[in-house]
This record gives sequence, C-alpha cells and structure tokens, in this order.
Amino acid sequence: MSEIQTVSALDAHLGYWLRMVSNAVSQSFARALDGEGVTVAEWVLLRTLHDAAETSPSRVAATLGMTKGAITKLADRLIDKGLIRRKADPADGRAQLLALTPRARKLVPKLAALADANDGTFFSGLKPAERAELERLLMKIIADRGITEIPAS
Amino acid sequence: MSEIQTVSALDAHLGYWLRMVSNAVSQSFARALDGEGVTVAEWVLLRTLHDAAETSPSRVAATLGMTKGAITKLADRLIDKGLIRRKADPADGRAQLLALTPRARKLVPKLAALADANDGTFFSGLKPAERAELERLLMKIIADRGITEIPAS
DNA sequence: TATTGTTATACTCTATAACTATA
DNA sequence: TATAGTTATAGAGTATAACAATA
Repeated sequence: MSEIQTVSALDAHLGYWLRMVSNAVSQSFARALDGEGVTVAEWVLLRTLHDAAETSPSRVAATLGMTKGAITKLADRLIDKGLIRRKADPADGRAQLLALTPRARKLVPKLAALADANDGTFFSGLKPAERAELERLLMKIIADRGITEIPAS
Repeated sequence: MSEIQTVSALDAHLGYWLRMVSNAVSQSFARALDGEGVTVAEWVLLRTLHDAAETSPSRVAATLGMTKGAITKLADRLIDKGLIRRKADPADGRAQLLALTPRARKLVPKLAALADANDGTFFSGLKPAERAELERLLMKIIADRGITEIPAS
C-alpha cells in the first residue's frame, strides 16, 4: 500500500480567500486614495488624528500597533504633503504633538466618503443579512483569537 | 440649523474588519514560515511550482498576477536558498524553466502542513456551518466583483 | 535610569522601464 | 517587430537598534 502524500492547495484555506477579498478591497481603496495623493497607511493616520485633535507619536504608535520609527516616517511624509503639523509639547520637553492641518480637516471627510463608496462597491452584492453575518463571523474570529491590531496597510 | 458632518470611523467598514482578520492570519502564517526560512510570497511560488513540475517565469507571472520582474527577484531569492533551479528551455532560446529542487520537494508538504495548522487555529472557533457560510460569502464577493488575483503577500 | 522621538539601516514586496537575446 | 527574461530604479511599508534630549 503506497502512502498518499497530500499537499493542500493554496485555495484549500479560508485564509486564502480572505486575503484574496481583503487585498482586492484594499487595492481598490488604495487606487481611490491615490487620486487624492494619499496612501492607505496615511489615511489611517489621518483618520486617527481627526479624532484625537492633538496627540503624540507614541500614543499613535500604541493605538495603531506600530513602532515609533514607523510613525515618524509616516508623519514626515504627511508633513511634506501639508496634511499634518508637528510641534513641541509645552508640557513635556521630550514629546511632540501631531495634529491635522486645516487642509487635512477638509480632506478627511472626502477620504471617508471614498472609504464608504469603496466598501459599498464590494459588499453591495450581499443582502443586509449576509453583510451582518459576515461582520459577525469576522468579529467572532477577532474575539476568539484576541486580535487587536488595527490594519494600517 | 447647523449641518452635521459625519466622518465615518475606520471600523465603520466591513473592509476594515476583513483586513484586520486577514492581516492577523497572514502575519501568523508568516511567523510560522519564518521558522523554515521562507516568506509568504515565496511559499506561494513554491506551492505553484509544486503543481507545475517545470514552468516559465512568464507563466508564473500570469498565474499569480505579478510582473516578470517580480518573479525574477523572487526566483533569485529561492535559488539562493537552494529551493528552486532555473535552466534554459531547450525549445526556446529566450525562455527559462523554473522547477523545485529535491530539497523543496521535501519542504513543500511541511509548509502545507503549516498552512493547514494556521488556518485551523484561526477558524476552528467557528462551527462547520459558519466556516462554510464565511467561505460562501467570500466566494460570492469574488464572483460578484470579478476578483481574480491570487494573493501572494 | 526610563522615556520620547528621530535617524540609520535593512529587508520584503511590488511596480515601471530600459535593455539583451532570441523568435 | 514581438516576446522572454533580467536588471535598474524606486517607493511603500515596516522593523530593529543606536542615539540625543529630557524626565
């Protein structure tokens, strides 16, 4: 009796299909953002600062599960684009404070609309109950596995 | 009456939760593969060559939806690692043929087992019917939106 | 000493475009 | 000319580690 060696195919995994859809959604959103000169990672930082008013790189790094160095680099790029500003924290000589510029304040709602539109495009083929079920299943996995990291890219 | 400007939150989108789970699954798999000295993109190429026996960079590029340059670079790394070989195609002076080395033949089933284990870890919290429903919904989106690209990373 | 942030370095992933060899 | 493949270049994304300034 010969042993049958089964090597599962790439598409034998749920993770494969998940990544396929997730990548398509992200790439489509990236293309939409590109028209506004912004990347997905930049959008995440902009949206985060929109809520925070003024916050430090450290706190952003902790919130987004990224390193401080990564935030510095991302912030540098957004400063170059005139979308955020960085100033010394008067309360702590080591700290900096990041905040949106007025231009970014006006841009973020536009980017949010692009996010809404992108999401709509991909999931409008599902019935409301199906969308709800998809969300429930994803949340269940997140809860079961203790996933916490915010996906920046 | 003042206008209320609603800027949807990052987590207001299904795409956000999808990316969160997908990233967690991929990162976990990447860590597992790292123990074998292989990246996710490399695994995808190895698994593809496992089925093909011998194939050209062009065909691989078309299959995976990547550029020829990207395949060359990926192949270079796998050749350095002793996992694939590249030889001239006797039938076409321009073409090359990629194939797994014996070492990779032995490694791929091990990597496939890691993929199985990773998938199991993430989705074992769902009941069989839930897993089936998740797959069905993902496939529906793929069909509705005409998604074709194989996720290499 | 511990913390904040920047800088330096490195690596993966991927693309575009120029180029070489062959068809 | 068209195709196959490599090489060069670039840029996003991210990490680690060394460092300076401040607490």
